[in-house]
Amino acid sequence: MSDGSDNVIQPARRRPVTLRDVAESAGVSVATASKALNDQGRMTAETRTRIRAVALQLGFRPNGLAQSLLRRRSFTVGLLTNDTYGRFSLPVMAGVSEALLDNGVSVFLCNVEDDPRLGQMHVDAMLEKRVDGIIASGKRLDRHLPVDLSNLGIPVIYAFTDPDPNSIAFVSDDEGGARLAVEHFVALGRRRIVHVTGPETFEVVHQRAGAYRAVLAEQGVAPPQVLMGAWSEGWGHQAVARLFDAPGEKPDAVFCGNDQIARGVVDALRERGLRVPEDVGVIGFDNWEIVAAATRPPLTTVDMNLTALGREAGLTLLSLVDGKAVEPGIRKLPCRLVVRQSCGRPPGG
Amino acid sequence: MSDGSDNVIQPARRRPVTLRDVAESAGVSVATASKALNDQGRMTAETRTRIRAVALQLGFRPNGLAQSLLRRRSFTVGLLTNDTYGRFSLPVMAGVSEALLDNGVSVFLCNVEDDPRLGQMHVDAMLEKRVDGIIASGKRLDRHLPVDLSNLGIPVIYAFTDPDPNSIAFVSDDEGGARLAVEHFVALGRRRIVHVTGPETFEVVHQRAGAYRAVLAEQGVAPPQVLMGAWSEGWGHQAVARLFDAPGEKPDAVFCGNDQIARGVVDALRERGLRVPEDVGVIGFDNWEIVAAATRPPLTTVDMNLTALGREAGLTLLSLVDGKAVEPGIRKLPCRLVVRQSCGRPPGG
DNA sequence: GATGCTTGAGAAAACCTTTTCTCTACATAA
DNA sequence: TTATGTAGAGAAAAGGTTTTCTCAAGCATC
Repeated sequence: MSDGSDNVIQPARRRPVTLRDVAESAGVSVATASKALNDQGRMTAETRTRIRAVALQLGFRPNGLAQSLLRRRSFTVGLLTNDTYGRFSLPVMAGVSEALLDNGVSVFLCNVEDDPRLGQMHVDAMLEKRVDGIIASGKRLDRHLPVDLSNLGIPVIYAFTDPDPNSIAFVSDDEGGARLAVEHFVALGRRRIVHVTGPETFEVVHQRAGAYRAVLAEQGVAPPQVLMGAWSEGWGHQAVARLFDAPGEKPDAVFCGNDQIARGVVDALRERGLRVPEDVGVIGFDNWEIVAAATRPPLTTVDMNLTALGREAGLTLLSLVDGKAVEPGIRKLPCRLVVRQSCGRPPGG
Repeated sequence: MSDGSDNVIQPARRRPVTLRDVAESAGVSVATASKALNDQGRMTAETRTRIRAVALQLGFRPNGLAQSLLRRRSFTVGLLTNDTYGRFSLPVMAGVSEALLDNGVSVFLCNVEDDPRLGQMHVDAMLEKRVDGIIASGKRLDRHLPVDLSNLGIPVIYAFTDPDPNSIAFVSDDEGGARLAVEHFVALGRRRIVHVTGPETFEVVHQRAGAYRAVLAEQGVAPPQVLMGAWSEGWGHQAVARLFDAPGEKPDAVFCGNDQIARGVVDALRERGLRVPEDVGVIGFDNWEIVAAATRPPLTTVDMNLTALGREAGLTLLSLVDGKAVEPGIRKLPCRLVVRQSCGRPPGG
């Protein structure tokens, strides 16, 4: 009360109870104790339950470090990413975590920004901690992480980032996603569909634009019109100005490269007195809820299913860790169209 | 070439090179090898450099599991959160990670949603893996994580979540943040300042409103007006309608409870032909870049410095792990006003 | 020449668990 | 009685590292 030391938190580090403690307390050897707790070996049922009871009462928790050392398996994986804001990485992480938690595997999250030094530090730390494998993730499918993950001696899976040649990778099927959007417009009877998207330096911009053109050609509707710009609301605004100030027929549908552009497009249309979806339909990309749901009207948009992608990546990594062989290659996982209110209903609906 | 097995990735798991390998290859004992690599013990400089060279050449990397087992320290911490989208947690995580990486500590990210079962699973996994400590984080200062972290036997720090009594916690100083905003308005010569904020069920709503009222009283400007609603753009719109449709004097400044509300307010004002910042100044809260920077004009907003908060939490946890004593209590860390263009310049500036 | 100090290096214990092997006691079969 | 078998349990090794202790050799001092 009076020495003044009551008021500090001493890092309560009572010595964890070990198997030996359990064994001694139960009057058996550690070997027997271990076997009792792991349902191994032979002993009377009485011995087993007695040891179990003692362990429970003492609050015994096996030391994972010792187990890992012996099993040569740490039940730990690393998730490397350069997606600081987690917009793409967090859904992937959620999927990975979900797939692994049931197997008792924990995930180190390592943000390497775009800094090779940071990347190396994280990789070194993970290797020293003997992670069972690494999942490389990111924010662009055409930019490689600032680290070399080949020849690490442990399994590596690429998820939503630029993979090494001959590795195992999961990416979104951007062409498929774009098809979904454009075909949805066509099914709704829209005919003058334009595509407003991001910078031409992005690979996905060309993939999606290609699919967009292909669908228009297949369906025999109006010639394609692709406007490349930035991934921003501002660009959505500008694009609308350019499209609707031009002479001639106006678009009745805008397929946007991401939800922010779509948001800008919707706002700009409203400012011009055009109704969404009645006059113009709009579809976004990414299904970034916070943007898509806040737009008026809420955006119909393409979801890349990143959580499912993360789950696949996690499960595949587990297979590799378990020694199963997996064919290398890039797996494209399908997107999904989330229908909200920015497109209107099909004519017949 | 012909057995078809070339085309699968065998999980290349070559046996890692151990200290014993190094020792044998250098013709010394493991003890000597260990000491050579750790700059311990006595030996000729020649022996030391020779062993080092061998280790380097063999690509030796000490097994962290073995080290941890011996040192009773895993150089690993867990970050628990229920902030699925990472809006608050990711900045905290970034700070934590930044503070710890230099010390060779890696971070398990564990999203427990609001599910006690999930929380328990993650905590169990972390305890088995012998994390050195846990940082509990979240998305609300007045909601507790769905797990009991008292009496875990390892240090726990709370960062931006509701702390246990008598624990160590770091939270944002919401009163201070609100003062910053309101005083900024006052300094700019605004006199009819209203506060549009979130649901009254949030503790921070009352803290910020209290500070708002206090500043108005201190400065002797117009009576306070607080509108509580939702944390959404939509509510920002509605609030503007309510404020500017009412008879009497109109506000010349709106202090918003978050950036989304502010975004809604700014958009609604523009739709009414009111200019921001000339006619009405707007300040947001959170400095959620993606919203604040995309608003036209870009939002002046209160930043809670969550990365710094995470850094403090990380460093404090390290102190505890190192056995230093730390006083329990809640530390409020200052916010910071990020000035963009939604308030105009001070009259004299 | 005996004693003590220093230098360089190795042996062994410790960390905690799992697993294989060994051993004792007892029961059954020959 | 001897051989065989089995149930129950413990001893010990292994996993990879760090650290303390021990030891031998070389050298200086008295």
